[in-house]
Amino acid sequence: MIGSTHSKSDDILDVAETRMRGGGYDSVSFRDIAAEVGIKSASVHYHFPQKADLGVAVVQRYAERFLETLGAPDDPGESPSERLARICEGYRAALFDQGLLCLCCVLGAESGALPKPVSEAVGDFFAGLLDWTARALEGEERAPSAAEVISALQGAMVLANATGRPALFNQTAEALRARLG
Amino acid sequence: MIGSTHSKSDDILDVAETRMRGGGYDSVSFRDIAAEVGIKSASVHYHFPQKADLGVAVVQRYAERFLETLGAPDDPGESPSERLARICEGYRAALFDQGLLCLCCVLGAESGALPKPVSEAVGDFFAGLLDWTARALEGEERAPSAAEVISALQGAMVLANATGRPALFNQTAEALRARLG
DNA sequence: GTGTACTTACCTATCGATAGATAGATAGCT
DNA sequence: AGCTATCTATCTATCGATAGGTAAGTACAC
Repeated sequence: MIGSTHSKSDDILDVAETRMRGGGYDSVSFRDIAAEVGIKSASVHYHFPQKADLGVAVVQRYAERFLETLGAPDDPGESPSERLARICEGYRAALFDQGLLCLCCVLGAESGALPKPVSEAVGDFFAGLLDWTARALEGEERAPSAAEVISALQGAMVLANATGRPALFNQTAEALRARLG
Repeated sequence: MIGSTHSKSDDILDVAETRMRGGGYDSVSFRDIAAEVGIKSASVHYHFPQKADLGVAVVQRYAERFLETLGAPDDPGESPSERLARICEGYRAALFDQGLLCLCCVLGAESGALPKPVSEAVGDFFAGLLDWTARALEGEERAPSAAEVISALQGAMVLANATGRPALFNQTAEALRARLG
């Protein structure tokens, strides 16, 4: 299948990402991934020799896709408020529709136990996201800082997840948007 | 040693809490705890038969101590601003002095992979903390909601931890305090 | 066009390490 | 004697990882 968008390698990353977002790095095993994909664990090692390789690949793909869906932070056809709305909506949809947190929020919380290459990739994600957010809100007077925005959203996901009350995410997200006017 | 504040059981909880806050539930093992305390893993099982028992005990002790240090949310001798400052300072001190996140933030992020009694204890912690915060800010006009406050602080810890920039926590904490005037 | 060399993508089988957990013995205290 | 706290020793299950093999596809010389 030339040009196929569907490879076993992608399947592995899909399953690994979903599982990591649901329970963290250690809750993912080669065997479980293999069983769900329909191959053997040795075949997962073929694509990703070490678990850290898999972890880095999952984080990097997540980061790329995420920033891609956010679009350009300086698109003149869009207001800071609209850009903030889009980042909120991205997180909200995942949380409500699939019950999944931000991958890097989950991994960031257990950062101390991760292989260094993985935790570095997580750090890079946040650096990129902070940068995007700062640009997206540039020029706004009463706007919260990028760190405030990202902190609020990440924390709201944890809170909603831990209490089983997804509405708590909305509460924080809408307060954020209200502050931008 | 009657009345001693120092028992092996406490030692076990101390070590388990520190490790869980550094790397999550799965990063803690009976063997590692035992080695650090100076006993055998079977002895840890004597005090906490199952790992979930240990997890619940760690979370409950953490929750009790935490709410204790926060004090009464309706102490008339204190302003909402002062109460907010104290909750910020509690988290800041742990993060800066020991590099440790809030236990329930770490566990809340991987909530989906925890034994149910443990994730329920984590949920109870946040319910109690939300309640304390709502009471602490009661009557304030321009004050952020309890969910906003807790979200911001939890998220700021994750962000600071993942990026290795503890200053990012302060940035969010001080913005929070500024909003209370 | 076909033999040879190489690559890709899996497989079976197994390794050593470590996880949580348990049974039964021991030592000291009341 | 009985209780508490710890030990030694061991179990089963699972982990990440590796070795070695197989079948199918690709590339190229002749």
